[in-house]
Amino acid sequence: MNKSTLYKGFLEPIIMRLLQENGRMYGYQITQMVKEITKGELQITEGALYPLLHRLEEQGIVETELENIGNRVRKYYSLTKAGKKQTSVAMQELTMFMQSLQLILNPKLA
Amino acid sequence: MNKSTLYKGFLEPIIMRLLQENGRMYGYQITQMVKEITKGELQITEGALYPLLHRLEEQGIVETELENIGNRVRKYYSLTKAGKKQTSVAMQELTMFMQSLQLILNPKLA
DNA sequence: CTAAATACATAATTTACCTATGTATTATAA
DNA sequence: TTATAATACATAGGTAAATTATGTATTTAG
Repeated sequence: MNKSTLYKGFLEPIIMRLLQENGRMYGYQITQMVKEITKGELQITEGALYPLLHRLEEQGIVETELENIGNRVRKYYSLTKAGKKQTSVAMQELTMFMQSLQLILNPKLA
Repeated sequence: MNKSTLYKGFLEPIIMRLLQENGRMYGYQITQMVKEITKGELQITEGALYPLLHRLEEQGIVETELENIGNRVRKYYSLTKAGKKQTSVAMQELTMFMQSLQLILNPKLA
């Protein structure tokens, strides 16, 4: 396992969390922010990111706005109302999972 | 995501960690211990467990001993010397990943 | 003026699971 | 006592979520 490889299943909650914190973001910005926050430890590949964002839009979890930046079109994503609820749930589930994992990895503590 | 569903990629390090802690274990015992430790939060399916154990054996990470329990044959798994080294590395990587994830999920703290 | 960074996107493949199914033994409850 | 649940192994088929590779186009920096 490469150190910059994401364990699977986390990309979705990570994106939802970032949108929850930052209001609205575009795809490339998400990849850069993750890289920055984790000091390069985690990298999001575009091949994973864009299809996921499209799927979240289809599911009504995020909505998009197009913005013109010079000659370029930038696509901003933000959580819908339903998306915000689902993000809360996803964060709780993730926290539970992390706690369960800690119980196994560090039986001494916890 | 079902609450008892494992995020992908964790089954292998979980098994390695349990073997590291408990010396030797058999498959069914692993499923029960995970369920017990996490109070039912995490469940390991046999369809995931057994093929993985076989793969780890092929890769020389674990070795097996058969033991007769009544009329039944039980298969015990334990880490090889190489497996112990790889477990240490895997635990470090996992810890790094968890820390990186915390930076994203809880930007306030950390 | 060319290479790197920005910004989007998709197709093909791989990986790591889950579900379902199967066999067989042992223990428990109706 | 007998059926059901628990113990204990195993594999085949299907799916979801990534990776890798590739593509297009604009903008910035050396």
